[in-house]
Amino acid sequence: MFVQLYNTLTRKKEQVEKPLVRIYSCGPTVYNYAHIGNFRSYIFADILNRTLKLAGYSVEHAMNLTDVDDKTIKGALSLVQENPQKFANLKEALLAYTKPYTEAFFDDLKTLNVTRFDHHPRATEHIPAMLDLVERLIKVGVAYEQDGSVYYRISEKKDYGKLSKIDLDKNKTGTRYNTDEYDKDDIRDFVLWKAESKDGVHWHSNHGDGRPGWHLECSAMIHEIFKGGIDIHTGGVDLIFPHHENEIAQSEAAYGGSFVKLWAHCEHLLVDNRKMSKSLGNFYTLRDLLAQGKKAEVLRYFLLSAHYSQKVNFSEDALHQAEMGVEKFYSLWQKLERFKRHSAEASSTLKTASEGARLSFLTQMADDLNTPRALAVVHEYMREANIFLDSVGMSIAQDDWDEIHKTLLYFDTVLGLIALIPKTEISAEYIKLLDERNAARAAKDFARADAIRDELLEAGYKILDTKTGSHLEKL
RNA sequence: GGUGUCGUAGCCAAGUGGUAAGGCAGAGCUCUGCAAAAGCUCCAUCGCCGGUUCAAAUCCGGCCGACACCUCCA
Repeated sequence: MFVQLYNTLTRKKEQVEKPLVRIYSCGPTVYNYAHIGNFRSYIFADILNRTLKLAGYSVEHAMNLTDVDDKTIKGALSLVQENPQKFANLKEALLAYTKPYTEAFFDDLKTLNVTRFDHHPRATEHIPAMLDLVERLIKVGVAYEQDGSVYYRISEKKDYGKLSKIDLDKNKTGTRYNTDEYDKDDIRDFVLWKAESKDGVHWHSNHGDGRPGWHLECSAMIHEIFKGGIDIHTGGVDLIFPHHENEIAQSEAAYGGSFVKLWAHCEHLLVDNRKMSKSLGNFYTLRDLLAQGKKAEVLRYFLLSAHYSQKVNFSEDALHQAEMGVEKFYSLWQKLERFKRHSAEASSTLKTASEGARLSFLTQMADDLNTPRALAVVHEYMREANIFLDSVGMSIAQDDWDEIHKTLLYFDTVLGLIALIPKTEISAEYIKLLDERNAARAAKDFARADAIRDELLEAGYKILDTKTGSHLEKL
């Protein structure tokens, strides 16, 4: 099946061509722990990756780590200040500063069951590629040096603004331009390479010591990793301008041709209906939320409950709704695992329903990653599966079991929830308690029976009384 | 000021020309000693006004409201 994805550049849904899809996703700046809003963007990349694979594509996926910029440099300088003797040079301090956040980032991705991408390039490891890009731009005449810094001349790019649809001449440019310290030919030009003294974090270049500007790394790394253009570039909506606009300008001027076929952007996550960002300070890191007792699988489900192109508001209420959804899914999964299997003939209606559900699920996902619709398919299927399981007593034909199992796993290929739920065997101790409770119940000692039920609940198990007996289920 | 997105039931959220998916919450019911789980039933005419059309939540125009980008930001 072909996947359709909304292209920010053309403002239309477009078909992603088979068989190989090369994707580059803007990753984190490793100067802090990433917040739940950041993770919306990474889970978006993850869902895209998983959906393409499920639909039969091959995927080569890169996500960068920005480890040199104003903020990381500031962090490195503060490390040096605290302990001047510790570092041989500033680059070492920079590495020391970014390392724990880099590790935390990978840990967090794992926590949220985000697919491990094929490449995770770091900016500091691709400085030569960036310098090469700068030289190319100078050579073709779209960049110029000014006091050791190199700028991109926007006036050389006729279609500058095509991604964000921004007409720079019409924009309110106001006071900021007058106070800007840069000595550029045109105030709108952006910096490719920043002059930096020997006392700062710097690399040698034809233009003296300096460091890369903000936009340079993605273009250079895409070129280096993929040896050409890519099919899909993802990121948050705030990157459309100027970051991605500048990437387009650089890459097209330096490498020729079109650089990215399809731009896909995910909307922001709001907290209390306000944009969440590091600078506003109203952000929760994943670690904060886990410390509050939120579960990773619930956060993941929550992030899938709204379409990626829509703003989503983070709230306790929304999280509760997600929690109920996850519980229902996992409850069915556990129920299925309890069933004994036999070799009777399979149910053709179940087979038809299961195949239909899988196809609908994929169809919804293939249509611009419509996760809310896909979740609706999951819920409808869960109802059918529950009805089926409740109708067959306590044992089931192996083929029927396989059919349900296969379908739930199929959904989970994209949802990625089951792997997040810790698997532990229900210990004999609790099984014994359950037996005791049922014995008390049979003896009409309901006080004792209910006391045991409360005890089990305390231990994290709920009792399910069914026609065919009582079972424990993990909460 | 420029650009763009959005406004669907108590809440979350799809649908984008043919008479409103799904979920959460709530109510009733089946089952149950009770409860839980599961299942069944009930629960909206789509911000406002006007237009186009046989037909509009869905297209067009106006208005109101919310948010975002234009500056570091997923």
